[in-house]
Amino acid sequence: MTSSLHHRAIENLGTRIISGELPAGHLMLAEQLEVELKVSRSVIREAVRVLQSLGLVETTKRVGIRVLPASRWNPFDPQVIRWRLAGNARGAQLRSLAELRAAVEPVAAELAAQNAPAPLRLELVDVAYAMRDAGNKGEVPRFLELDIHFHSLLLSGSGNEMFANLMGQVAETLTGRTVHGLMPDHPHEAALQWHVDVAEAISRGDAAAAREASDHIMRRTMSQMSESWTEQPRVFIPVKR
Amino acid sequence: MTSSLHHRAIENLGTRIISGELPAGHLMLAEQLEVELKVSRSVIREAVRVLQSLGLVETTKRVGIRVLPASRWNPFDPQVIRWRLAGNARGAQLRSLAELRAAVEPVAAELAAQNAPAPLRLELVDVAYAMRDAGNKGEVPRFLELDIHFHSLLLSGSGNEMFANLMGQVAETLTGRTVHGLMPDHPHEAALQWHVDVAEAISRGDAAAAREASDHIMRRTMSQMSESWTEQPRVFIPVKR
DNA sequence: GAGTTTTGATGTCTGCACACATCGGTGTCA
DNA sequence: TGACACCGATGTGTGCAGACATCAAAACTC
Repeated sequence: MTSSLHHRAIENLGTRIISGELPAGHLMLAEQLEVELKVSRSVIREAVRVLQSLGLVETTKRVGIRVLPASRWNPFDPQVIRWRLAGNARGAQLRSLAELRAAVEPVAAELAAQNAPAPLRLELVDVAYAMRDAGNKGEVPRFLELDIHFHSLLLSGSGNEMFANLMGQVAETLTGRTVHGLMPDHPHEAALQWHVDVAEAISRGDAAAAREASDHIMRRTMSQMSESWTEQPRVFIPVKR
Repeated sequence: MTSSLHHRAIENLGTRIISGELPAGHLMLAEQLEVELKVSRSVIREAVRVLQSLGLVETTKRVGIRVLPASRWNPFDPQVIRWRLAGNARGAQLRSLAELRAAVEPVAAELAAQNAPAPLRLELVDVAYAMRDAGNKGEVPRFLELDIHFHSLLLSGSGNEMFANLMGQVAETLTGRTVHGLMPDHPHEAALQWHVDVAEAISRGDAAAAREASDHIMRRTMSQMSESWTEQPRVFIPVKR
């Protein structure tokens, strides 16, 4: 059930913390949250426990429930990412995801060329050509769908479960890029060819070529998106000694 | 408090699920867990809620608490990583982390060269030279400590909070590599120089050089470690449509 | 076989006892 | 008189026990 009281309490507090409405250091009491959200203690306690495991709050006896600074949040948690994408940190979150993707995909392509199962390689080639087709015809929604599918296959084919887990986030960046009008109606010729190159290289097990072609795609993507990011402030997490 | 009943329940169930003792599809009842762990219902419920948010279990009315397959686990959660490192999947987890690191660090070096604050750049150079010193003298524990510090600074200096969050996991791979005797007493000359090169390049803002030098380090690391990994089976997460 | 009822598990609420960090008062010593 | 260490009161999270609500699987009826 996605709309249990427990779930709604997590959603309420999570979004408010990440939006900054409840700033770092802010103190709350379980009893106060009960009346504020109009739910019982057990619901509050279970929600707080989950938020605690996400690094959003900590509990101390005799003090209460304290909101933690952003540097303590788990930036890889899907819920945290979703809340950030929905809030005023959307730009910064999209940049972080794009940078992560730019780092991971070339290596994923290399690994896929070495390890991917045969059927996945074939599907990848099919999708790459279908992408080129849809791109040339200017079929934007179909192109987006194929694009997401292509990169999902690539990450999945790496055989690294952490890479594969980025599928959902990558889909988000691709969709976000399209929705925000950062994509031209007709994707660049070279970019389309690079996708085909990646697929073909993986298909024949040429790791170096796969990586290089993927790297081309990522560099182009980053330079396209970086224009709209320059104003996003960067946050430096201190090294813990 | 790290040893609350709640925490111990999470630890107990988490390790047993990830070790495979409680396989995917295994059904449990809250009441049964109460007597098994000898804790009250609220403790069980709060623990199950946290495990649910990690993707380890799901609850269904009238059915119980079902263990989910590994493909549903959140592979980026620090707890999940810790449990996998402590269990029989240690090898596979170390490989995944090393591959992630190999992908991220060169890009982090590039970003650090563009964005890192000045004091961090200076510290990075200092640490790189201290590393070379400790490496040449064969001071293994000190070298490990500096190595961890160096790579933490690099990730932190990227200004990407997701990269910075990998510090802890990177420390784990470096420590694991040293403890398992995969490191020679005297690190290779070239590797030491590459660390200095990365630091110097970042210090003078040369992104391309920083990336290239970091890439050298990663390639050498991967080729060193890959020998002991060849027998680890790879898991391919299916693409969800 | 379709629709209905029963059943059994999680979901939610509440009152209580306990542990323990913090705060403020008390007493001692200089 | 003032500074400081001690110690008990207080408040809040933690853990427990029991009740009722809800809802979906399973059993039953037609």
